[in-house]
Amino acid sequence: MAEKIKRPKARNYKGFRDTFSEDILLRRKMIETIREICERYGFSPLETPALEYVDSLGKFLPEEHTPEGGIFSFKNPDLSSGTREDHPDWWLGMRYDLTAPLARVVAQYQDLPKPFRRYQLGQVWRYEKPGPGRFREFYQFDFDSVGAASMIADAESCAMVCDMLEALGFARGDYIIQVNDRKALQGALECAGLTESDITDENSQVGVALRAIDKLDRVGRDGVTELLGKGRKDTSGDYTEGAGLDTKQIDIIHAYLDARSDSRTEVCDSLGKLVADSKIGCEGVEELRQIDSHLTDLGYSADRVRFEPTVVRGLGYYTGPVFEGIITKEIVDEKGKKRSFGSIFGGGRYDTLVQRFTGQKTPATGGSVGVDRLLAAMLLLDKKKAHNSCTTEVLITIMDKSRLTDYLQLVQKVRAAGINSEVFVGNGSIGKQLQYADRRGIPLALIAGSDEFSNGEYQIKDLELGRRLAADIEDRDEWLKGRPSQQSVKADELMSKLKELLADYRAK
RNA sequence: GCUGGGGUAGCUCAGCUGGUUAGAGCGCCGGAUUGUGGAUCCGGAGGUCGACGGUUCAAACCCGUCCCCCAGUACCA
Repeated sequence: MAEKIKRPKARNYKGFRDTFSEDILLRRKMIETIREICERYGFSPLETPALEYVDSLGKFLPEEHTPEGGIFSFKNPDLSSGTREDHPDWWLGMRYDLTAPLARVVAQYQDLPKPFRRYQLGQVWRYEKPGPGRFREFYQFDFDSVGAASMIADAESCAMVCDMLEALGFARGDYIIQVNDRKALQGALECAGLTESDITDENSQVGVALRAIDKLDRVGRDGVTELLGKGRKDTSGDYTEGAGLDTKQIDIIHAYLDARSDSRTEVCDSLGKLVADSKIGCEGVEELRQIDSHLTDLGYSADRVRFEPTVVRGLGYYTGPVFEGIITKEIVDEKGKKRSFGSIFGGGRYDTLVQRFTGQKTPATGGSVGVDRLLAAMLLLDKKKAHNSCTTEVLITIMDKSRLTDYLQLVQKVRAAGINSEVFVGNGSIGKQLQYADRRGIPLALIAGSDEFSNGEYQIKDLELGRRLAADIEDRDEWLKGRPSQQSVKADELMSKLKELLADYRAK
């Protein structure tokens, strides 16, 4: 009896995924599209490392032995014992967004021409609980203008994302960019008597209030009222502590949230009245007015970019305008269930992020496209158009092993003609080789044995055509002997014939 | 974190009030068919029944603890 062998179980770490050819090809196409548009708006590419000193990533240092706080972090292996754990170089962390590394770059290379406009595609990692559409490793496409005080940069962020989505095939009306302003929001809270200035402190009354507002679409208006007041017990029996505001205060906040309108000017006017007594609130409304004006000049009306007083965008580092892009078109998955994809774009102005490093206030604004979510949405929308996942176009089968020289010279000729081609590198009969081609989805197979070599010709098998013909053939002998979809070509016509068949295949 | 549901083959799952050697379908590998894909037929591999402890003559099944997964909820710079 054999010893039990401990075998590793093949599995993924929670929240991490494998991605196969079909999705990768689609993502590649999608990224190419948004990259082009981003460059058209004057952004240039930047790449930064996946690993950063943790103090570059945010203001939190991980807890001693349980590095958490949403970031994957590790002890710096270069530092040996004896180094204190509060040494700034002690912890390394995987980046959880692309904005913090950008702030680091701007602070580190201070001679960069400002405004510094860069885009960056990359994976980011978050140590948090995965859920539907939420992963621990995912792609972001981020673009920012650092050193840009003008609201033109904010308006253009929104405009550019509209262009991207439309270039990807989303029709106008299938998506919407929603804009709010944190200063205006803060002004409303101020008018309601909440004056704490540190809106990033999650335990502050302001923090609780902002979180309550952020939940509007999930818990509804009454839910927000409860969360702003004493607290709320949800259907699962879970209790969430409220902000402890009184009715009058809550009414003021609701008045802000209710200032919705299809007209951006109307929203600005309503908000302007509501926050008239707050200096910061007025600043926020003024920012919105400027964005409205710039958007109008650029040609983007409220059917694409609307002002939405309910948008909060986390507690984050945002200091002014905030934006959020969502897919509004109803998407039904393969089970016929309605799916929503959360926001596929988010961003805003963060005037203090670079300041963390340099002490210099540096205005900056930008946003991130959630590549994976967008891809998931497109996959469901575009199900039928999902293209072939195979990049090989021709399989050279090996029939006669004594003629390897011929096969290898042949495959190089096919490749030189610009056709993706491989020889069969496994073991097995010609039947196995064709089965491989069939299962991989390779459209064409080249067959040549001693007969063909002595006649100077090749058999081209059109596997795609064969697949369709096979549907009507029951009898195996007929299927084999008939050799449907197969033709013999002279050597000098081979390349042109292959190209012709592939052109037909691609056009289909 | 909290509430509820669940972990049996690569996948989807069956397995009675505890009973002898734990099953099916799909997938995988091989053969029928080493000069031809699909369908069909035949054969094969693959399981510490989530982990550990307990009850029992006997545990996939009952009890306890933990781990993980799913749904909701909270958090998410």
